[in-house]
Amino acid sequence: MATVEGRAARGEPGDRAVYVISVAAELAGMHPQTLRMYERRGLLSPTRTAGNTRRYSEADIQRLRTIQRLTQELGLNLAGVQLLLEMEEEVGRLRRRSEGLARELEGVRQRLQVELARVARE
Amino acid sequence: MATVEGRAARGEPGDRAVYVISVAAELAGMHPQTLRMYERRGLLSPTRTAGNTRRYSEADIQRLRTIQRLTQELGLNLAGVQLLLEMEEEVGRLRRRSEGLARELEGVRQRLQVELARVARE
DNA sequence: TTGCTCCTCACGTCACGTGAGGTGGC
DNA sequence: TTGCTCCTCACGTCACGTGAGGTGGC
Repeated sequence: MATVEGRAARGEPGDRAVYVISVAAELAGMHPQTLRMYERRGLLSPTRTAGNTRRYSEADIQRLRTIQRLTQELGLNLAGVQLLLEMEEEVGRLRRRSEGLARELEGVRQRLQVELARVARE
Repeated sequence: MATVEGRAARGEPGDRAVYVISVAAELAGMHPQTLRMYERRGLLSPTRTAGNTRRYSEADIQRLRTIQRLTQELGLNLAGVQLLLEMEEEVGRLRRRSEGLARELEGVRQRLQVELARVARE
């Protein structure tokens, strides 16, 4: 998937920050002041223009929707939201790391097999 | 470890419910009403005597201390505490299950090795 | 100029903890 | 009887969301 949404959902580069706060708030179904408060609490970090105006990316919008889900459906307060988001990011990091290690291990295993076959022939 | 505390920490049977609410509250450093509220919210379930009086076990006291840590140090609300406790229990279940499967797999592997060695000799 | 942005301050609402008050059984 | 338990109701405090008010740059 090469859409903007696809890249945004995975937090990939190419997800440019394009929305001003009023548009971002509307997309997320929130009050602009709420977005400013979440930033002050460290829940998300939109970029700023040279003129100090916030710019929100698709990934930021996704994150806002996640926060909304966690507070409204699960009843978490912002401390709980922050903790859960950190845990999700940690799980993602560990998953990527273990996938990388698994690929590496497979490569080593295959090279070893080739070597063993060669030794057996001699 | 065969102490009451050891069994309690692992939630093992043999961890009898012995404390009335006033003693449990004192041990946990909480108000008795707080313990009643936590039970109403489903955060812990002390047993009841035939006369409908609550009895708290060492595991209950440990759980109360955990709740205190999560609310005071992390700033979680009770929804967050509940979620985190459920996640911890789920992780524990998965860990025990995967350990059991690993032992089973090792047994199968060893039997297979014995069989292969026998076939090779024939 | 208009409509946005920035910020701070303040208020309403709700969750949470704790106390009062009245009850009943060891 | 005394000191506990049970329960419900109510209050104080704090977190969170939202609005007002004044400012400044496209």
